[in-house]
Amino acid sequence: MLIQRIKIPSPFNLGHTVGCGQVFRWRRINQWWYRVIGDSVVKIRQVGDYLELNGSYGADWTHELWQYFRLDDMLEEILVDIGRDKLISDAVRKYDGLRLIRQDPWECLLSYICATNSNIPKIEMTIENLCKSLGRQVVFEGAVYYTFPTPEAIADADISTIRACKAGYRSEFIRETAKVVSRDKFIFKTLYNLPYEEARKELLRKFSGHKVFKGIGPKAADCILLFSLDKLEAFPIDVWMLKTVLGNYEPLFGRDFIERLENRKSKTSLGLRDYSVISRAMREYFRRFAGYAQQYLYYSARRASILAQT
DNA sequence: TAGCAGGAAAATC
DNA sequence: GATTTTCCTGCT
Repeated sequence: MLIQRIKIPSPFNLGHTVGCGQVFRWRRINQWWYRVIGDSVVKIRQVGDYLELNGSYGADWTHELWQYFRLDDMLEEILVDIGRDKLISDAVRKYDGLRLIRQDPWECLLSYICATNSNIPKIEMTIENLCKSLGRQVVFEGAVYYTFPTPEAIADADISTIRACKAGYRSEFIRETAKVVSRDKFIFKTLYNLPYEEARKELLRKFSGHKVFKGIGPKAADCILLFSLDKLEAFPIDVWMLKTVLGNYEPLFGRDFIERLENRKSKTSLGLRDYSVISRAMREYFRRFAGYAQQYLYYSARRASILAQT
């Protein structure tokens, strides 16, 4: 298979896009990034305005690539649109070319169940274990890769199999969610066609007192909507975003509100009420591409913290 | 609705 | 080494 060379729209930065924490399972080997996307192993690198790619897929992969990396987004215009203040403008300048990724909704949903109360290396380990245990093998360049397990594969798996993947207390949530998804083939199509607010409500829906998607709270729901269901106004609030908001956006909330959150007992969790207040305010501030703003601010906060350590 | 438990690995002390 | 933190959510 020849290496395909595809001209890409500017701005685009592959390293920032796959490394900003929105998506798991990308691995860098030498100059190339590798990942299983769908049923294929894809190998990719950026050379100036071109992406070079190769993989285990058969036909031309240009269309899939445009979809996956959201190359149809008018990023230059979006970045101007979200440039409301110095903090975001600096992040945009620094990490120019970072694009959101259009992930597979099922994989995204399960990944963010695994991400609760965890850290990135561990999340990747758990997901990799699930793929090795319940996915299918794909061989590429003599190495073995694993596809992401189907909802059915996980729904039918023994709970001990999922526990062996080191998913911990999330194991039951993972299997329950797999059952819900394998029962409703159109769930993601339905969610995709709903506007943001309603799709979010659906993901957090209760049925006779119980959550339908166990393990999905407001934060994970926003991540799924933003990263896999084209809801670009979604603004997930994780611990890093909370720090950013408390430290930089006090005028949007007022001193009292910020102080109350800074002094809250449990440093980790945000109540549903407070989550909604913050997320809505940030959406109203950044408007229709708030999700892009969130990703630039998130990456910027993380990078700053990583750089501060060294 | 505020507070707490929950696995396990990484960060931090 | 021990303790705290970690891309939070469910339960009471």
